[in-house]
Amino acid sequence: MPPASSRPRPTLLDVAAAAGVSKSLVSLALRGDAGVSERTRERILVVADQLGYRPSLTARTLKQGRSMLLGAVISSLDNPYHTEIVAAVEQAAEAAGFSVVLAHGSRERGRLAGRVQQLLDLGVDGLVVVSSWVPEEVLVTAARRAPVVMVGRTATPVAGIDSVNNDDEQGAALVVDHLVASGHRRIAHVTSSTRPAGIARRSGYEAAMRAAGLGAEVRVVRPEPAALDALVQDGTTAVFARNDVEAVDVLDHALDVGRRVPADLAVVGYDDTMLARRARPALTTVQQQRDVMGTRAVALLRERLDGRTDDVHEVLEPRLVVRASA
Amino acid sequence: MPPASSRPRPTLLDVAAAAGVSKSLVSLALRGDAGVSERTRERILVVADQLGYRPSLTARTLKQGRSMLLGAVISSLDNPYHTEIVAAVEQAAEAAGFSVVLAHGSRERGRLAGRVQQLLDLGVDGLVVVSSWVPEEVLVTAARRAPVVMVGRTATPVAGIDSVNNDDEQGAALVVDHLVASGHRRIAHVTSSTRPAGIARRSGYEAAMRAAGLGAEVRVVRPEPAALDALVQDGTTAVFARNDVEAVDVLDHALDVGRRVPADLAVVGYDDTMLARRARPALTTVQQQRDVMGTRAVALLRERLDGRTDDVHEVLEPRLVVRASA
DNA sequence: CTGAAAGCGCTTACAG
DNA sequence: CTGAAAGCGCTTACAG
Repeated sequence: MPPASSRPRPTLLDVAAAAGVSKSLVSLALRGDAGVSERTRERILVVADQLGYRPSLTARTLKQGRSMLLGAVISSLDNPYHTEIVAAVEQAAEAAGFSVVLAHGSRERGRLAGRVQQLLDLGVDGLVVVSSWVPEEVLVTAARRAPVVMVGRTATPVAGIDSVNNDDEQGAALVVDHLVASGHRRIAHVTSSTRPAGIARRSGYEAAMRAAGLGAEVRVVRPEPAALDALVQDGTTAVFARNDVEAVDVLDHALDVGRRVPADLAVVGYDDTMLARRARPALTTVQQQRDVMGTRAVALLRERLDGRTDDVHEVLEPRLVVRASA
Repeated sequence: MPPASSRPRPTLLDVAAAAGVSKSLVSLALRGDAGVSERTRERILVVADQLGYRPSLTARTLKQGRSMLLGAVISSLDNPYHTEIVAAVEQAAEAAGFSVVLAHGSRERGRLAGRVQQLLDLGVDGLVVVSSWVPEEVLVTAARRAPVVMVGRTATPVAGIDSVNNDDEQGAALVVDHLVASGHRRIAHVTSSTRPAGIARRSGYEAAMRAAGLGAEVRVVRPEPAALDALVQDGTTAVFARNDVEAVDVLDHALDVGRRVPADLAVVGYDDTMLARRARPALTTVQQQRDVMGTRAVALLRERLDGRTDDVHEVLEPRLVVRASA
């Protein structure tokens, strides 16, 4: 007996032969075409099932020119923010009848470009990019082959590519306003980011500080031990970190040097990932509407597939989630 | 002008026409067949490039019956142990000329079964399963369509399916022996797992304790606050947790109730994920040979594709990584 | 060294 | 309600 896995899979023709009909009829019956009698369909379904028939998506895709497959690209698998977005995209895609294949690039530009190419070669009908590391020219080239939507912001809008992201400036303002309302004045911003979202959060922080009359207190610091040490000792009472990961670093450092959070130092993050819930004390943070982002990303792709040609950039409102750290 | 993304992609026929040759020749030239003159190949490559030609993997797969695609299935995206294994598989696959598509099941049996089906329908040449949650009958059915390799153990070997995993019993023994050598006698095991690997680590712990003459000290506890409290207060001096995630929980709890680690309580994990390096104090843990696991998983799949029919189960030796926590 | 032809497994008008 | 035929974009013997 040959190895089980080399047994050739049954085709439409096998089912047709076993059911004593033509293969066109099998195809029609399987997809529930109205012009097939109930009894015939029934019989064909039973035969197909007995044979363990599964339609070849490869053949169908070749014929239809559509794969019903969406590609999702993320920088790396180890950032909960990105994987949580992808989960939302998958859910929305599934609801729309698409499957999602996932690719990541270990945060390397070259790898990411390669993965985009690979997904395109695989025949995806559209691409969701959840990474600011994909080079712009790669996005532009990709968009000539299939619609592309960016989740999260690029430095400047890329022609031909839709986007959906949250309003980082407003998110930063929510944080600053919350801290000010709690009586803080010496509020520092911790960031190591050169990415567009990081830059937006930083400028949102600065604008909100000025708006609160605290322009003189603006202080931006990198999440490094020496800088954090200085910060803890110079009278800073609150820290807004550019994301949950860096907020947790601040948290750990503060506790290490004997500061209490939030009594001595209030700490706020961004993204509302699982890190925020797991942190101790639990992290006050900014939540993006992940489900909506996923739904809108898929919807934008479908509109492109239906022929839309003008670019759409959607901006969603974030909201503050107050927990124990601030 | 039509939307960029709807511009039909060039085919072999377009390239042939533009180069003034037959499409067979283009196919041969593109894949570097020896029987095509250097000058002709050169010219064809240039034309293909100008047209932005990319071969259709869909058509190629349909014709060849092979996709050069491997599927990887993991329980969920939020477990660093699983995603780090997948990265190793991807690297090995790439080196062997395969691409990898990744699917996850949010730790739900039904979803996981669906993802396996989906990858198979996509036409993958083989499946790497990094999840003990995929129902056994799903694995068996899948193996009739394509070779399947389990990374990590199943409760009992599944006929027709290869596996590669580390020796959990030995890993547990390494931990116990290390703790005993450091003078510990009251060594508890923390676990919440009902999975095969968890069970193996637990029995490895028990066996090693008995072998060290500490059979009377065997103590197995769930990672829950009440149980951990009792443990911290009853003279236990060391804890071996079934994985890094639960070790970090123990760590946090011990520090919360004012115990010093490792002075008052030594803590050891398993898996050597990024959590272990990030923990404070950094976690002593057991490292599996992830790269080797990835390489062997891909190799086993290729052997099956080349016709091997008997089952192979590989067991790799883990090693202890001593850091600050024990 | 090069071309004409068949076929992978589907779907979809087109006839009947 | 059902069948014969063309074609999606490739690869691969087979001729020349």
